[in-house]
Amino acid sequence: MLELAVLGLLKEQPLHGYELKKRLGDTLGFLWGVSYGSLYPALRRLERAGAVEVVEPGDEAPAPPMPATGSLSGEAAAARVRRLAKPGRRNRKAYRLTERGEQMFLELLTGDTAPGTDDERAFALKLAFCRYLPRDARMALLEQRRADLVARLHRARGSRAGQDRYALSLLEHGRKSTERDLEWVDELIAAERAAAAEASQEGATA
Amino acid sequence: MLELAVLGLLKEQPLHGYELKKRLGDTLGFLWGVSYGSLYPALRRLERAGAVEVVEPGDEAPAPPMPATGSLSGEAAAARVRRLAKPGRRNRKAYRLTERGEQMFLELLTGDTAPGTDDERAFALKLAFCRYLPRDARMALLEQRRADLVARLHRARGSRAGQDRYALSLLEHGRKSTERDLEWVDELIAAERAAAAEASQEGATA
DNA sequence: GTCATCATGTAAGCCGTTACATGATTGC
DNA sequence: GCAATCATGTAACGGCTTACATGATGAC
Repeated sequence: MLELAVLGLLKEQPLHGYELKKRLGDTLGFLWGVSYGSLYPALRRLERAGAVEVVEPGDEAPAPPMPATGSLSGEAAAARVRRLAKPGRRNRKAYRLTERGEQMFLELLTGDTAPGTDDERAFALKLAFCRYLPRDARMALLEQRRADLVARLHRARGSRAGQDRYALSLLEHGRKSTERDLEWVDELIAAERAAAAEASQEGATA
Repeated sequence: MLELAVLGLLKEQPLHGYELKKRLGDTLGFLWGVSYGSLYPALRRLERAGAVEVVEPGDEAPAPPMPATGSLSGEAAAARVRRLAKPGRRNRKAYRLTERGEQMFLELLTGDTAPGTDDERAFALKLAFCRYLPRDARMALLEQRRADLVARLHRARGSRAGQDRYALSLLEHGRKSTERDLEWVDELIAAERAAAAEASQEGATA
């Protein structure tokens, strides 16, 4: 999961470890706080795997394949690049996603969540990056989540957890939460379908 | 956390590992699925720590200090004891909570959640067992949870996570969830206060 | 020159997992 | 006797944490 998060952040722009950690606790903070003790080893793993590569200072601007898509609101991006490119910080190692990393990112985003991982977080993380997915993969992600929630709801119906006030309240609240999650996912699915319909409409018209 | 769950279940009645695992995935399943690979070692740790002890088959009925409080609905309890006491299963080792274990249970229930543990689950687990807590400790638990949720809400306000549809929706849903958790905790707190008031009323009347 | 911050990393450990190994009991 | 289930455990590993070690830069 850490690797997915890292690759996702690097997809937007090259970053070095320290900055990466800040974002992980900042932008993605509601999902995650990572420590250096896991971040740096993860970066090295990714580097060994050929998913990321160190980018020399000053080497980062001319982004090889992409012709400056002007994605992130120009103002902030400019400031960031200035900051990132600032010379002197000799020891910094900024990492950039490679072709192989791109591929790995998509696999992690699409593939099954590793066992033992928290479903909630895994889904949240995937959703946070699912804009990079083709429409059908995105739909699959949402449908899978829907199925998981339905299954959980089923299980919740069959479980009687002690009969004391607190346990009952807990169970009830959990059930309601799951139902609301389900409604939310259904909204996302509906929006997705609507967008798909619109897109195909346009395609037909053009 | 596993230890808390185990001690909590053993507080109700002696159980052996296999049965314990079933309950952990059954009664408490909405929180937790444990594997033998962590359950048995945990039991041994608890045994070494003097928190639990093996109870000989047939030894479990005459529960030393408690004079049969008739707590859990008699019918089911009777069936359970019959099943548990059934002879022949030579290798089974049922564990019973010791005095020391009782103490440890309360410490785990009252003390801070170990760092690195999922807050949600930790709270849910504690709530599931908080009937064993004195009223003020229970209130402290709820208030602590409330403070955590408020803090999280604060953090959520300050975080701008990319501006794409999915990330925004995720953030918004998370915020709403937290708000509802907060409402729920507030209800629990209100109920607790009401119960406390009622109790002190009775005390004054008597 | 020194202190806060930026920045990278290692070591030990915790807590859990899956996969495997083993054996008793029960029902047929 | 054989299979299903009950029951206990071990081994190897994974991923993340805290605590520690190190050093450069910039502000004052």
